[in-house]
Amino acid sequence: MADESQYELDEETLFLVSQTFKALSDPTRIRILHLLFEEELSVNKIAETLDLNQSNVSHQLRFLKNLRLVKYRRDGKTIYYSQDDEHVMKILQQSIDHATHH
Amino acid sequence: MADESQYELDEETLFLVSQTFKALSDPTRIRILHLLFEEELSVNKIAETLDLNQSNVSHQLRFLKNLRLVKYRRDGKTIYYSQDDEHVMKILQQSIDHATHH
DNA sequence: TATATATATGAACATATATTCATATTATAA
DNA sequence: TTATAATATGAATATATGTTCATATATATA
Repeated sequence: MADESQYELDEETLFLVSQTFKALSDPTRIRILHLLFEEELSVNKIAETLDLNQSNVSHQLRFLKNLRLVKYRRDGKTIYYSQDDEHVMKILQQSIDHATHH
Repeated sequence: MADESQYELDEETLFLVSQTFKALSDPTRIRILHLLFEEELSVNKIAETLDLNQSNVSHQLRFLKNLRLVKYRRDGKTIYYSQDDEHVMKILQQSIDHATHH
């Protein structure tokens, strides 16, 4: 892979990269994604587990969904969310490990 | 390394991880760190290269320095900043590559 | 000493963001 | 149909953030 650090970053790249890291810059979203390391979960289950407002969870999930970091499937009245970006989840996992062991 | 995703993240870890990603969530800071991939640079040089206000660059560098993502050395009137966290710089590099090639 | 240069700092401001509240939407069950 | 449950949505609000401006600090040079 060519070294590209000598070039100015174009706006599209800057926006995409910054948005992705913004998703990971909020404790609530980190907690939600951390839960989704393991398994798919419903909105209510996430809200209960993390002791968060249902509306808050829904808003954050929309944010993550727009960035395609999570996906969902409906089963009756319940909507199950799960992770949808291996690369980002791996980065998050690594960073949590890094922070935990220091 | 044990799988820790079943545990709740403690506040300290949450704060550290979110702060680190917050550093990478702003286009200006990404551009600055991207410049520092290659070499150490003075505040003015960074400001000129990126066409940014000197004060703005100084504020952002302080932010990055507080998180120990950059370090500095003084040479006369000039202060040279350089990267100081391989792990974070690697994550940034990977994410830029990832975004560029999609 | 006085002047110039490089950088840092704090206040001010406009914008962005996270959260809550009230309510709408969607699907199921009675 | 009506009632209930799960989720989504939009407005409101308080706080956080990025940037600029004016100025302070630190160093070098005349």
